Amino acid sequence: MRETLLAVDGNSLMHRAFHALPLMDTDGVYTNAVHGFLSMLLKAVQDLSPRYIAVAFDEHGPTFRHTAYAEYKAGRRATPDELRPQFPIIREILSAMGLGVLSVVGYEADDILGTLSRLCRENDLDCVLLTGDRDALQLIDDNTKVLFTRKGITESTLFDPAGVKEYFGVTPAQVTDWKGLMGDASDNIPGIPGIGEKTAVKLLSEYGTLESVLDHAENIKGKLGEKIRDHRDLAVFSKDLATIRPTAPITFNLNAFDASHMGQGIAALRKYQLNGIAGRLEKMAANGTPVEEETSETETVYETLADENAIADFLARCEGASVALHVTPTRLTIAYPSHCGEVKLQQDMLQEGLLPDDAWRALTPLLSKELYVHDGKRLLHLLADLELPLPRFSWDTMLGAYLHNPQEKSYALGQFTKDDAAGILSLAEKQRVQLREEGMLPLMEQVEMPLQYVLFDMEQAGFQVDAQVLNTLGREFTAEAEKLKEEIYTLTGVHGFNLNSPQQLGKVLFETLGLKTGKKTHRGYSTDAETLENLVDEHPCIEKILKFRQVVKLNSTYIDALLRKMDASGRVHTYFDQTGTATGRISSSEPNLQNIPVRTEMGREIRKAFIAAPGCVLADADYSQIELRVLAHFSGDYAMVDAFRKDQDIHTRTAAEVYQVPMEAVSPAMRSSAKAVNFGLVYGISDFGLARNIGISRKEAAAFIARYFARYPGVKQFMDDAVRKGYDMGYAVTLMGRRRQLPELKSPNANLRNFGERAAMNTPVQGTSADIIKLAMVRVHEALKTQGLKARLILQVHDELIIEAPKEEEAVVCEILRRCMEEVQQLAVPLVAEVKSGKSWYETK
DNA sequence: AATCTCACG
DNA sequence: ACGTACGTGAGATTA
Repeated sequence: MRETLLAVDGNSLMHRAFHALPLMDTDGVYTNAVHGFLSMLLKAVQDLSPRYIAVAFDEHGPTFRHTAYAEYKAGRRATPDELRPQFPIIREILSAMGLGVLSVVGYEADDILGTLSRLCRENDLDCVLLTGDRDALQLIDDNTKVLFTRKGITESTLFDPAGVKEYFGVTPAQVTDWKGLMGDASDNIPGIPGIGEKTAVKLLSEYGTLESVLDHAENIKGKLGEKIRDHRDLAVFSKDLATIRPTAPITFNLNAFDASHMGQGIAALRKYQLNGIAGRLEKMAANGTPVEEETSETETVYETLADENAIADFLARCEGASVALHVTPTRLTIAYPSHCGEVKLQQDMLQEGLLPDDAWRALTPLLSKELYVHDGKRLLHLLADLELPLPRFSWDTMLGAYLHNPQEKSYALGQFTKDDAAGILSLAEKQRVQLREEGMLPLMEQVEMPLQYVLFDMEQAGFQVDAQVLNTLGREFTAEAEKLKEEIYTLTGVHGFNLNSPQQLGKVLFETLGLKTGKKTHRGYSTDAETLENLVDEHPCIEKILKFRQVVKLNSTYIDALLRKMDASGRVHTYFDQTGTATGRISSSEPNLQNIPVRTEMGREIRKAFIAAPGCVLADADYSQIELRVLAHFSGDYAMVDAFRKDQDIHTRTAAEVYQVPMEAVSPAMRSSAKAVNFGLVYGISDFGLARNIGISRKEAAAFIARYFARYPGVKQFMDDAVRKGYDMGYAVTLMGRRRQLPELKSPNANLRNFGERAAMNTPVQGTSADIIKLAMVRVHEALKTQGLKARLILQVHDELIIEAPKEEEAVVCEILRRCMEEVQQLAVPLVAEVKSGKSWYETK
């Protein structure tokens, strides 16, 4: 039996599916056409069992515009905004399925279908074309059939030569003549005005070809003959438009079209939440249709380790192998390849299982091995609490998963594999291959893995807090809040309403007092600081409300919360989340020590409570303008690099450039505007954002940005490149290879896409800065250890590191900080760390 | 659980 | 025509 190649017109099917199905939205990414396309494809696969599948797409490249013919066709049916972003998605999925995806600049999908049809004939293969485009009917012959999709996406008909004649009344060879006469609105083919399907068929059954019809035009009577004679050229042109050129330069590599591994696309389908399709594919694979399951893992032998001897025996067998360890409150599993041992932990006297102490005693030899774990830092805390030796980890699957995609909702083990040590083992192997391919192995092994021990030590150490200072401040703030509250009640004339409720406050301000409702509302009136600041001159209560807000915030978020989080020795232990951000930064929580007030004097007071332990000082180092330095490095922009090499004040230099004055002539206002632009750059600049930030019109902001880019063309180039790379690759990359996917760029929603573009600009900058300080932390930690110092890192705030050091180590620690931070990464511009020391965090600022 | 507001880099 | 500056976490209110 001959094998079949199924050739699919990707554009035709995508349009069909798009119009047949309601818009389906998964996280703002439309997938209705993708869904419908795949649904049709799977049905065809089930019906035809093709050995090979190739999908063709239009490719409108620059050369395409050079011919009038191509230009004409290119101008037809604009692709809807909601459909266009679905093309990269379907291509991704088809590629994951191992199917052939073909497109050639200057050729339409149906040209490629024609070419495939010809090549099949030449290679003794049967060919079936899956499409909803009637043009393809001309390709039908003894060797080629067309599976034509009908209304909607559920029905299709398989046409052979006889079927076409029967159904449409013309032979495949007459299809182009037919279209030349009647045209095709959906394909923007004009045809002869006034000639429809029926007339065209009748003419062809009489004369055979278009040319013959035209030759005999004089014999055709009446209005019809007149129309034909008037529109000869249009008819010839239309026929030409409808003629498929089976000459696309494609490589006929059947291996690349092999349909027997479609099951490998299941993960890609799940990624876009096409679970129904994924399920159908799985079922087909199970039923032996020409799809293969994903490569199945080798069977794991499970054994229960009921006592210490069983554990010892299992450990003996682990010798020399990779070993994974996973611990939950009730279950402890260890695994080496193909074997998984399970220790049931006894939680209370009534339960079965080993006492945790006994289990851990038996497991201690394991802790000197290199282990595969998931969330190693958590395990370190657990072991530290039990006063057990702390192991080194050779792989942490949580960190691996984070690097692979830093935007997962959860990094629980179960999100990626089965919840045990055997799962960790197989996941780790998969990740090592993945990250190697993605170029992130060095980042994993030299930054993230070592960093988890640093963060663990920092969490253990904690930050000394002076409760006295907090209590005193708390009383001051409380009194201040009370006073302000009464004043506000008096000034507004409304008593007893809840000032903390934006709703109630909004009512008082905008209804009772009738203040102009500022702007934005989603559920009532906005009463945020920005809105209120615009109303300061309108009513004396506004100032008081802002102050009240500030004081209450300081009290509840900082004073009260910090006092609650202090341990017996007066220290607070934050949790550093190494998998918390999309850009590679770490985040801090419970309590968050990365947002302790500093910008206002009253808030800054709180830092007086963050102190060094007795006999110690704090050494605090800040990177100076690290993000702009990274931007200078990436862009190589002359003026920006020059500024940093000369160690100039970057905002003053920017102002001098943009206003074209000497640096000495830069006024504070000019510097301030320049500073806003520099901030904006890092965020992925927009005129709107800049305008809002410095209170100018959007037009003025746009002009300002334009002037900036004129002076900093390298920066402009970098921004454009960053966006283009985002679209091309689908992700943004940092200096050390860290990636962030940018699915927003595939969205039909312009707002989302713009957001994606800003993220494409910001992520390399913010992420590289994160890479750099993370590596610096590893170096500092290492240096403190190798030099036998008692000093220890206790906090990181994105561009700032804080060490608590014995007084006598102060000088050497400051020097270590500065050197490690400045020398950690060679850039086109120097990295500068400013170090200060003092008894409290307040003093180091 | 979602929204609003605001603290930080 | 549309509405956005990037990245976080937390407390209070509201639904």
